[in-house]
Amino acid sequence: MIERHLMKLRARDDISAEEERVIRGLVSHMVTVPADRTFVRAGEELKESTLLLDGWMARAKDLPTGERQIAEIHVAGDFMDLHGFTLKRLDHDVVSISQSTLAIVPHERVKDLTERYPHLVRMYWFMTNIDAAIQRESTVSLGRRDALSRMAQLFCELLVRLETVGLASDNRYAFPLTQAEVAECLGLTPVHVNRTLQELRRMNLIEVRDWHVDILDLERLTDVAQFDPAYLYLEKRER
Amino acid sequence: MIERHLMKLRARDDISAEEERVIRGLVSHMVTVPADRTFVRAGEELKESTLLLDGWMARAKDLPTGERQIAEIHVAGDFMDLHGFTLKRLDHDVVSISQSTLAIVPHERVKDLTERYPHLVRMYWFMTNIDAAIQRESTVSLGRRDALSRMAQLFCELLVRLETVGLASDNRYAFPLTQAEVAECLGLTPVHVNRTLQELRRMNLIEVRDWHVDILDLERLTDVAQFDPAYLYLEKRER
DNA sequence: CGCGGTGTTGAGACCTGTCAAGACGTGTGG
DNA sequence: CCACACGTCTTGACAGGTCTCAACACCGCG
Repeated sequence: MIERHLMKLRARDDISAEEERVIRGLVSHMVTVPADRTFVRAGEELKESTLLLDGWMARAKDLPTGERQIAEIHVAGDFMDLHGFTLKRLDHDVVSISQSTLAIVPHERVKDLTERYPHLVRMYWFMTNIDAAIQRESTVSLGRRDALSRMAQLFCELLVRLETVGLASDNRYAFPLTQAEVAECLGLTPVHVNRTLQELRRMNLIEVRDWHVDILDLERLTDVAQFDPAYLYLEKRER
Repeated sequence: MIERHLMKLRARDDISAEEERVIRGLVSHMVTVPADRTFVRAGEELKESTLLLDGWMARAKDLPTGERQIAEIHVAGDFMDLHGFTLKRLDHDVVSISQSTLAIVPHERVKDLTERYPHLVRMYWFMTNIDAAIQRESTVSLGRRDALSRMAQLFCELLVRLETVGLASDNRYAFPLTQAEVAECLGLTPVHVNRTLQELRRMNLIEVRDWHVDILDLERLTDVAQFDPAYLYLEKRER
C-alpha cells in the first residue's frame, strides 16, 4: 500500500528502483488506528515518523477554550509527521478522522538516509516543504477569503491531491469529514459550514452526499476558490 | 553579520567550529534591498537562497483582488527562502519591509551540503520545519482567535524570536511595520488594527510608538495571546 | 508650504457566531 | 421488530465582531 506514497513522490521527481527499495526498507511495521483517535500528542518525545497508507488523518491544535483548529488534512501517501524527525516533538496532535492504516518509520532509518542518500533526503525535505506550502495557502484563505471561497479552495485542493494518489476520478472522491470537522479546518462554526455548503450546492458547484464529494462544475469552483494548484508543486523535475 | 544566524542555530543545537566555517562558506555575496520591494517573485526559477542579515522582510501572497496576506515575518538571522532550494520556485513573494541586508547562498552549495554534511542538512531541514511551525501557529490564530488575541500573539512571538538573535531587551524591540502591514499579517483591516492596538494600550499591555514595541506586562499579554513558545523549538539538543 | 503616507475616528452594514430546537439516520438492546 | 439513543445535519432568530466608507489629523520630506 506504500504505492500511493511512491506515486506522490514520483509526481515530483524520478525515484529509481534502488531508491524505491530503500524507501520500502524504511518501514519497520504497520499499524491500524480507529477513527477519532489522537495518534501522536503534541509535545511527546518522538522516535519514529508515520506514513499514512490508507484513511484520513489530520494535524490539529487544541486551544485552551476546547476548540480545535485543523492545520492540515492528510490523505493516503502523506508522510504525516516526517517533520518530527528534526523537531523531535510536535507542536500539534496527529489525529485520525477515519479508520486508518499507518506505516511506522524509525527515526534512525531517516537519519541513515541523511548520511547515505542525499537525493532521497532532498526529496523528503521537499515533501515537508510542500506541506508548509499547503499550510501557507490555508493561512491566506483564513486571513483573506470568505467562507464560500475557503470551502471551495478546500475541495479543489483535495481533488488535486487525491488525483495524484489515484483516489479521485470524474471529479469525485470519498470524503469522511463531518461538517464539524470541516469547520475546524476552515475556521468556521459547524452551523456556518452547513449554510455555506448549501450555497455551493445551490450554485450547482458541488454536491456532498453519502460521504462523497461530487464536483459538478470544476471551472466555476476553481474561480470561486481562486484556486491555483502551483503551490502543490506537481512538476516532475530534478530535486 | 551572519552571527545572528549562528545564534539562531546555536539556540537549538551545537554548531562546531568547522561547521561554522562551512556555513560562512555558503555565502557567495551580499546585497542590500530598499524598503518595500519585492525581492523574490512567486514562480520565478531560483538558483540561490537568501539569508536575512539585517532588516525586516516577509513572505507575502498576493490575491487577485489586490489584497495581500503576509504568511511570515522574517527578522535578522532567518534563512528566508531556504525552502526554495528543494522547491525550485516559490509560491509566495519575498518582500522587504525595511531596508535590509542579505547574504546570497547559491543552491549548488546547499546541494553540496546534502552530500557532505548530514548534520548541517538536518539543521537546515529543521529550520524550515520551524518556519512551518510558525506558520501553523498563525493558521490557528487566524482560524480561532479574535483580533486582540492574534495581535498579542504576534507581539509575543516576535519578542521571543528577536531575543534569540539579540535584538530585543527589556521587553522592547524595534518594529518597522505600519499598521497596514500588521493588518496583512493578521487577516484584519488597517482600521481594525488601529482600534485593537488602542485596546492593548488601554489595557496597559503594550505600547507601540516611534517604531518600537514596548511590552508593559508580558505575563498578561501572554495570557491574552494564549502564547506558548513551544512551537519555536528553543531547546538545545542533538538534531 | 504642500503632498503623500500613516494613523485616527465615527456611523452603518455585513458576515459569521451563538443559542436553541428539531429532523434525520443508524446502530443497539429489549 | 420496535424503541431508543446518539451523532449529525438543518433551520431560525438574534447578537456581535469586523469591515466599509469617509473624513480628518499628523508628520516628515521635497
